[in-house]
Amino acid sequence: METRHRLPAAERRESILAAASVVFGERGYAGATTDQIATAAGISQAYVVRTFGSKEALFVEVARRAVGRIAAAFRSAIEADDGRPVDRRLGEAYLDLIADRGILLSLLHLFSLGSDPAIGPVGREGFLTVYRLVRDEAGLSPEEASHFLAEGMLINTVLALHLHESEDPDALELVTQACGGDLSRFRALAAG
Amino acid sequence: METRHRLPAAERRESILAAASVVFGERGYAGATTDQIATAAGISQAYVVRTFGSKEALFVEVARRAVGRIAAAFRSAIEADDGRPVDRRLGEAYLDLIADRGILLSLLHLFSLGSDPAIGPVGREGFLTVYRLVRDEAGLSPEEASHFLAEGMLINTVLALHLHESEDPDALELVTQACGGDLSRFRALAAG
DNA sequence: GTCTATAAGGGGATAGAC
DNA sequence: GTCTATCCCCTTATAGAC
Repeated sequence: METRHRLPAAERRESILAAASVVFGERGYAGATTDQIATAAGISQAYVVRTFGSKEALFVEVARRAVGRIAAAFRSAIEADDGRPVDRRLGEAYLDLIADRGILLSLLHLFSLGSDPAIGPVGREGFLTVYRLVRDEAGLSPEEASHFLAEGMLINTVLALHLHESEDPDALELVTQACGGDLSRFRALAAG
Repeated sequence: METRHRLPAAERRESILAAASVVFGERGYAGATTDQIATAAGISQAYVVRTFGSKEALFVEVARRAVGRIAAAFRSAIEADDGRPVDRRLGEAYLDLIADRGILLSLLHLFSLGSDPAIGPVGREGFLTVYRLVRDEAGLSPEEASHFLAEGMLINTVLALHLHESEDPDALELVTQACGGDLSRFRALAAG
């Protein structure tokens, strides 16, 4: 942290993308401001906009990165055949992604913007990319793939709702079910 | 439509809530403007705000109504025992709700706002209300209830992404899986 | 590469007339 | 019950200095 002043462009881009992922994940596309992202990245608002051209372009880049991270995680899980069924391995890979809150939450928001002329197509493409991956590369049937995505959407929702921070016993029961009994990834999250 | 001028307060509230449900469903809380809602309801922006006090209060009311509609639909489905298993009946009741696009989509957005101090609690309460209903009143096990909600979240996502309007064959396959093979409710939607 | 200053527009909320 | 007018803050984006 706090290197400040004069990073190479590529590194600066990465640090802005990381900050934007968190802020977009928490507030959504419309709810987030470029100033909040700038503050999180430790730079000025104007520089955020200048670096990516527009807030929209930044969001699209964040979203594309997030899809790429999921795809990479799933491909690793598919290759790393440890004897367990592939959907188990995929599920665990997905739970591992919870550690970087921004990824899953930014995607949740992306998928809610299908009506937007610019962002909608990115969301559809991203969602179908993941569907095809688990169907074609992991070899799940359409039905299995659909169930798998459904469980993923539930995890996203539980995460977005902060249900894992609730003290309600029903919330705990639900979160436990959603993650297949392995609460460790949720527990590891800093409450925020 | 177009009765205009001097509705009784109660009716006016309803017409604003109906318009707001559609607009919030399409654009989300932050993305929607009170002016868009006003236009959809055929009245002035100032009147929308005045009637509900604030945009936030209006959204909360829309969200609470949506949860209420789901709960009512599920209770009907539970009572109307036609011999089919209860989760079948619940699934069909949920698909019927697609006809009123605003309900499911407003809730999708509600559930994405868990970080918001005012809206977050409403979302958690609403989600748990539905969970308890399908578990306690329909008698599903925690695992069954969780799977049921997961399928619901996938339907919401597919709807928000407008995947049912896509010409991609994979999109069609996925939508078909998501709705258990009964595409009729998606087909009945006006493309928007 | 990064900042400060600021333009330009949008949006929620209020006041007051009808 | 409903509108018009308007205030003022917030936000994105641009210009130009360093």
